[in-house]
Amino acid sequence: MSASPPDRESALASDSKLELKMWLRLLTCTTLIEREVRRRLRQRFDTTIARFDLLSQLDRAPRGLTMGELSSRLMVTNGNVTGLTDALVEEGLVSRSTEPADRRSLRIKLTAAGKRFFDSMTPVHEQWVDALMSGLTRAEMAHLLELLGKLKQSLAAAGATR
Amino acid sequence: MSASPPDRESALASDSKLELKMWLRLLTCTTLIEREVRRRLRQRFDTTIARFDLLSQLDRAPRGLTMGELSSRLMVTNGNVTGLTDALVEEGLVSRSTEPADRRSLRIKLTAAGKRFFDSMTPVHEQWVDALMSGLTRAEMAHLLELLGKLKQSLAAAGATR
DNA sequence: GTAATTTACTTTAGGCCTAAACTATTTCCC
DNA sequence: GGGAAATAGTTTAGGCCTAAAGTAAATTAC
Repeated sequence: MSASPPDRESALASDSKLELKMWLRLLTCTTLIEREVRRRLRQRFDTTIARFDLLSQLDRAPRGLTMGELSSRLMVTNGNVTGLTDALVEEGLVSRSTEPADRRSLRIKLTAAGKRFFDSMTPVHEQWVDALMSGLTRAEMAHLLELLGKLKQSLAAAGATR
Repeated sequence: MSASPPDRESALASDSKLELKMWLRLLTCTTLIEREVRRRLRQRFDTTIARFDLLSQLDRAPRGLTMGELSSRLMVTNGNVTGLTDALVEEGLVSRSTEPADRRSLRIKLTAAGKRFFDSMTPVHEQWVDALMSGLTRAEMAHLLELLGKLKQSLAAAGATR
């Protein structure tokens, strides 16, 4: 057992509130995964997590999504989606077409190149995530998933989903 | 049971990999908590999560911390800490003094005003976090904390802490 | 039918964060 | 001692993200 580098939890009094500890540990895990996935996406595919996530949502929606649908699924603001979409259109991975029925709306879809690019990333990406979590048994993972589900419900109940 | 808004997990095939699901749910929980805490810190204290976290680390280290110690505890780059510290010095909440023993190093400490400000925020902040997680029992929370600990270890073992 | 409101999206200003290149100081090693 | 390497921190360019204000189209209310 080697000493772990200091992180957010360092020096937090051991009798301190469970909730706070949980929040810090949750944030640490998320940060570590994000950092590693970001590094690899950049090195291997010269792209970013935000763009990968956007492509991923489009891949699950063959008929495309509007800007608003994208922003709610990605849990980011409309303005953010505008910028990401601009970049992906520029890269030729995504198309933006106006909706005849409602001229305020835009329909965003994967282009053929976008689909090919995403398909090339997704199995590799999945392997990365699998490897990062390989220290947990299937049972532990299922349990963790369930507890996170409860946390998610708790957050919704506490009004964090406005 | 009301319909929840679509989020990252939407339309993810139900037989898809546990690891990926876990990662998405973890990210969702983190995002929801961050969003809520950010909103409240801004509204009530006119500050940000990053600044609160930096003050929090200094509060736990009465003798101060160097820039490098701050960046490893906050798990962000040196450059990022430089900018945050600049802002907090500007606000009078933090002091930056050179270390006589090693003139490359800086020692960052809470000022009296910084300590007062942090002390005024921390109980409120703790209440917010408690409320957000109030849907979980103590036992569930302890269990979740433990499983996240295992995940953290798994991430370290997989080399995510470089 | 038209004025007011709502909805979908964009723009702007600004904070967070990174990676890479840079400066200054210290340590290592001969 | 002196040059090479390591360490502590800063700077720069650029991507992510938000909140708030703005534009244009659709809907509601009268």
